[in-house]
Amino acid sequence: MPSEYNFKHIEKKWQKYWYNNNIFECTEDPEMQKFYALIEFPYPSGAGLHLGHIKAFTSMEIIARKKRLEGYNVLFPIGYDAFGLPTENYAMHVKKHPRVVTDENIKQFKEQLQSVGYSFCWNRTVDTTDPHFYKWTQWIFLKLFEKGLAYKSHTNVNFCPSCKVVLANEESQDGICDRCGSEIVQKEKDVWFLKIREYADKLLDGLNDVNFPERIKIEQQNWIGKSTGAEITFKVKCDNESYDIPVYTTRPDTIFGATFLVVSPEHPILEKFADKIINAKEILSYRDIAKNKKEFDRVNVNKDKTGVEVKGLHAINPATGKAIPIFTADYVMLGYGTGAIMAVPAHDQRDWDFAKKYNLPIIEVIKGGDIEKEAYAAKIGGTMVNSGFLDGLTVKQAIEKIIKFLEEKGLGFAKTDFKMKDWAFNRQRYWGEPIPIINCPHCGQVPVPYDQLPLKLPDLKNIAPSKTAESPLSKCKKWLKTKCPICSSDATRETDTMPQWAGSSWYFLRYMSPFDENYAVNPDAYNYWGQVDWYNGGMEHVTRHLIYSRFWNHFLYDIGVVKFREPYLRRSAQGLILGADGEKMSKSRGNTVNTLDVINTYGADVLRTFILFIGDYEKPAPWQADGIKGCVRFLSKVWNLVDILCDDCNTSDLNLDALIKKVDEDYENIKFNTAIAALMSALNTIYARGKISKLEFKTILLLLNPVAPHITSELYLNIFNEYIEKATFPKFDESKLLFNTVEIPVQEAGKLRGRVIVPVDSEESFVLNAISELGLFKDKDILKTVYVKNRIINLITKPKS
RNA sequence: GCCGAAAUGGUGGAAUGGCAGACGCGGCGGACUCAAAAUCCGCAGAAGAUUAUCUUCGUGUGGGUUCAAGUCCCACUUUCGGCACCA
Repeated sequence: MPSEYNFKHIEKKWQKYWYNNNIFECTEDPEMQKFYALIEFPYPSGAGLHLGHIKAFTSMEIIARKKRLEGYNVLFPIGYDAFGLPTENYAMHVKKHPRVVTDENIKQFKEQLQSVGYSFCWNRTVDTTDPHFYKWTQWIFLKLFEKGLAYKSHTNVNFCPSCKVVLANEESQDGICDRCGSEIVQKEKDVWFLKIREYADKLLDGLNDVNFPERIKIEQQNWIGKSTGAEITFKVKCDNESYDIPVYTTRPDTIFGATFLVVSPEHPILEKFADKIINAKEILSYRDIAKNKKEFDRVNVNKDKTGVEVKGLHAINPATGKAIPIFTADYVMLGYGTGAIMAVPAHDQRDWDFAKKYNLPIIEVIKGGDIEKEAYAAKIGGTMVNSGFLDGLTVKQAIEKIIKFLEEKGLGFAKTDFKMKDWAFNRQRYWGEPIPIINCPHCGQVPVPYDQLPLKLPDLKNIAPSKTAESPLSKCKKWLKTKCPICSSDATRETDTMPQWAGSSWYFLRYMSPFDENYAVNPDAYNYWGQVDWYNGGMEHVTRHLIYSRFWNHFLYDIGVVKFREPYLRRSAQGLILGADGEKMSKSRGNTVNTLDVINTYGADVLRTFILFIGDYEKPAPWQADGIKGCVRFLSKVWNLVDILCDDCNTSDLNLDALIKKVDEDYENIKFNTAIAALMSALNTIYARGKISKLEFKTILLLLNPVAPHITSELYLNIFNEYIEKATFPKFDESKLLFNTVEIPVQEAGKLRGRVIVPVDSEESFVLNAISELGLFKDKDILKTVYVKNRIINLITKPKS
């Protein structure tokens, strides 16, 4: 009689064995096939592990353990993405240094992760705040700078006028300061950008080469937002001066309907002709109002269009040669296209609204709509009218012809544009990687020499954000003041730090050679591990981390650091774990579940099993605490299988090959819930018959091992006298997947009427014979039969005449 | 507004176009127990009938394709996620 399953004792025992003996550490071994399984490394906040981490990590944990049993050399690393706001704010709150807080949090994370029994390669752990790590983050930045992909430019930062502090976007949701609730204003500042737009096409193309879920590809495509159109020059004549306003449009065919221009309130033409514009004062005050509008209002689609005519200036429509008025309006954004549009009110609803409000002409140039009622946004397909030499053409033909026309006149050209903006690569905060640039009064922006990396963060006592919109680093004069590496003049360091997303943009490469002092990633190690085979993470990172890290990898490919353009071969994304009420877990809702409580009450194996069993891995699922009992019962049934183990019993009611196939394929297809269900079913069969063979036991332990490694390791060692990690994941025999007989449902016009049991692969006549023996359809004539071998038979009948 | 995902018993969820509700939870009945917990056995979508059985209905709504539709097509409704005056 075995003892009751004491998970506390057994789980601790195995964790000790795994971690003290480095069971999961791996080294490059050319004899073995590699497999690189990656999870998004956690941000080590003081709150510790939550269920979201567990769900995210457990999937790759299953894959990693399974691949090891299948004989792969598995890299399944862990690290910490530790720079960032929460740590910094918490550190200030408790009056400790962020370094200290980070170290404490990492220690806690490690303990908690190990209490779940994860098979990470612990001795490759990376920490983005470690100078040995961020040395290479800075190195990559300098490479980007060298290639002209990092530049400093004017932009707005979120500034809280009450706290007098620059806020990160996540601290200023909806234009409200997180800390004091005041309205954020935009403050102009020179900050760093990375030219991710230059990689937009490559990032789009690369999606063809990777196995990502379609929803992720589509989201990235939408984020990049490629559009094709034309840039067209509208000449502005004012006295004797001539000035070009380029506009971007996706519909150059509608140019004959362009009855006015609209420029954004920040457009340079307004400054340039300030003295020529009759109502310059009105224009400037409109600009100031627009500038101070909360982003939220400016972006609100439903609000009334406002704008001001720029009096004294006119633009020439290059197709018609006619002068048209110029307006400024805040529905035109400086940051997209050229910051100016040609307004075609007949065929664009926003322009139509604006034209109606300001009583501007609306000229129909594509037939088909009723432009008195609303704009007719004809897709490719209409016929051109009122369009001079374009009349009668299709939209497609018109686009070609007008672009040719404009090119010949030097007034336009075909152009693609992207919604994605360049990556604002800066924060005015302490706890981040210092940007390794020196500002020299003579030489300008000079990179810190490579041999002086890492440029370490100075040890500041006061890390509070500055009230002057400068980084706290600017207060550290000793650090700030330096010599120019080129001309040795007195110079100052760049004081902005890198954003949250810097370290995570390349950490997966560092895992391959975490301690290499000479390379970001050691070439030999890279040649072995190459691409990440499978990367699991959250949907919330699709348009941030996932796109940033693809960008950096593309760049590192272009400069020869890595051999593959795309970093990740396969990506999956877990669905959220929701509270029992079906809402997002949050402290304010009071529907959170403490991970450690679950482990203490039920054990890590139960937690792991339940979080996978709860529903489709990729869909959101509510945590229903009652449901966990099912997994407790399941594992205790596994434990008690020993009681009914028989040496040489012959069992035929459980098809082991089918079970192996089911579980194997379900794991690979991220259908963990049905894999576990299949194992539960197998146990039901076994307990109903009351005995289990050794082969069945062995198979079930191995199949279950990735999900519940503690209990299966213990049982395997006890019964088979061998460590389970030395065993091999079971394989199935394709030829043994079916039993000798099969039950065929008998339908009449699609409705179930009965069942017959026939030998596998029976012919139709045999099945029909079996049906007539049953006595079904005695009083009916069978008009037609549809028979699918081993599956179903459907009969079309009519009453006997 | 645009893009994406989803809607199945009391409940979480299963179902390569082929027996809807696998596997769980909860529920009900029984066994064990002085009793309870735990455990084990059994029942269980809804309605109806001539009730050992059988029939009809049933996967958000309305149509369609098919021998056969939760699954495919068309049109909607609702919920969730993302983007959003993107020219």
